[in-house]
This record gives sequence, structure tokens and C-alpha cells, in this order.
Amino acid sequence: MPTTLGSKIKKLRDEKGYTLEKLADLAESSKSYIWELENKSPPRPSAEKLSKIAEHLGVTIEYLLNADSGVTRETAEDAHFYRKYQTMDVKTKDMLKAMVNKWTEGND
Amino acid sequence: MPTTLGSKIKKLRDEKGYTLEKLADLAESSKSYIWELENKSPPRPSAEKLSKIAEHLGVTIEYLLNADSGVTRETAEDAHFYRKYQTMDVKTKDMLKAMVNKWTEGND
DNA sequence: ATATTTTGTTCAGAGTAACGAACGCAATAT
DNA sequence: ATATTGCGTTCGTTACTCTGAACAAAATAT
Repeated sequence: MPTTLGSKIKKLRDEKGYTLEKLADLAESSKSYIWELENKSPPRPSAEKLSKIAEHLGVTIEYLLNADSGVTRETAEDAHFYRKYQTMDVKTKDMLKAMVNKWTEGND
Repeated sequence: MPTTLGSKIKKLRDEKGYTLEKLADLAESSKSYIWELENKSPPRPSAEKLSKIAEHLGVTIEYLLNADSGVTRETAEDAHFYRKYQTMDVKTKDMLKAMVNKWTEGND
């Protein structure tokens, strides 16, 4: 399981079969810079650049930056809430679910 | 409806009642830089910085960058809960958010 | 009114993001 | 064998991020 930003990018790039140049072209970057992100320490890319890279690797910026997976389907605030929810322990999750089930009773 | 990165940050910061300095402290930044992000053009912050700012404003980086991506990795159960959550009305969502914020206080 | 405190604005400088261009080093073609 | 092509690596340069500290303006206290 990849831990650093660089190893995550490299893993995803390899999985997609992209060369440095290919990903660089897609993300409107340069292969030398992609290489630096993957191999040099510690990379601190701009949000814009990382956003384009993440997009073409099929993941979120948050996934690349932090440890956990993220969501971005509805509004940003909802996604943020959901991310918080995901970090809660199972018991708390179950409690939340139970409450939500009460409030939405009859909807499914 | 804010369009630029700067106006989004300012709007969210005002809504939270944060001063430049307050947000800067939370996001481990400087108030002068937060001000530049809000007022200067065109800002191109690092992913790290923007990540911390977004975190304390309760939104995602993607929202601030104005890119709304779609993909997500969810467990089936969590996805189910999240779908339900998305159908709830704003007041109920806000109540949930408030509770979750209480439970997770001190984690960030 | 006028101190005092709080908040916002400006600015110079250190450090580095990001690029193009050149280089090494395989594998495949001729 | 030796070109050729494809991919990764290194490096010098430019432009910009991000900060601390000083300054301005607004808000609040006395």
C-alpha cells in the first residue's frame, strides 16, 4: 500500500500504463516534474497541478495528499461530512444509521 | 454564488466568523497569504496549503478549485448511508453535522 | 474625543515549483 | 554491429509561493 504522494502517483501511473510523458501531457505538465513528484523529497505541488494529475489518475486530491479515500458527488460540504463519517468507529456509524433510519422511515 | 477561489475562501471564512489571522493560525499559514489568496490574482496555492485551508472551512479542495470530480471508493454500507443522507432536508443534515462535529472534536 | 485593540493591507526577500533541454540506457529495428 | 526509438533521469533557469514585519483602517474602550 503506497504511503507517500510520490509512491501513490507512481503506482496509479503504472497501473494505467502511462509513461511519464503521457501523464505529463494529459495533466499539462512536464515529464521531468512528474518524475520529481514521484522521486524527489518532499514534493509540494500546486493545487492546480495536483488536481489535474489526480483527475487523470482517477482519484481525488485528498486521496493523494492524505491517507484515506474521499468522495465528491454532491456538494462539497456533504462530501466533507461524509469523509468525517467514514472515520468514525463502527458503533458510532451504526448509531447514526439507526437515527437516520428513524427519520427517513418508510422511504425505502 | 462565489466563482473564484478567493471569493469562495472569503465567503466561507466570513460565514465561520474567522478573521484572517484566525484562519491562518488554524491552517498553519499567514494572514498576509490568506489575504493574497482572497484578493490577489491569480492565486496558485500549494496543494498542502489549500488542503489545510479547505479542511478548516469544511469543504473539499475540489470545491475550492471549482473542479467537481465524481469517482469514489465506498463500502456498500457507507454508500447506502450516504445516499440516504443526501436525500435528507437541509435542517436535518445540519443537525447531523453538528452532532458529528461534537463527536469528532479535537481530531483535527 | 482619543487611546487601545482588532482587523485588514502592503511589501521585500528566501525558497522552491515547474519547465525545457540535454543525457543515459535499455530494447527493438535495420 | 549500430541506428533508432522509448523511457527515465539530471540540471539550470524563471517565476511564483509564502512568510514576517511594518503600516493602515476600523472597531471598541475609556
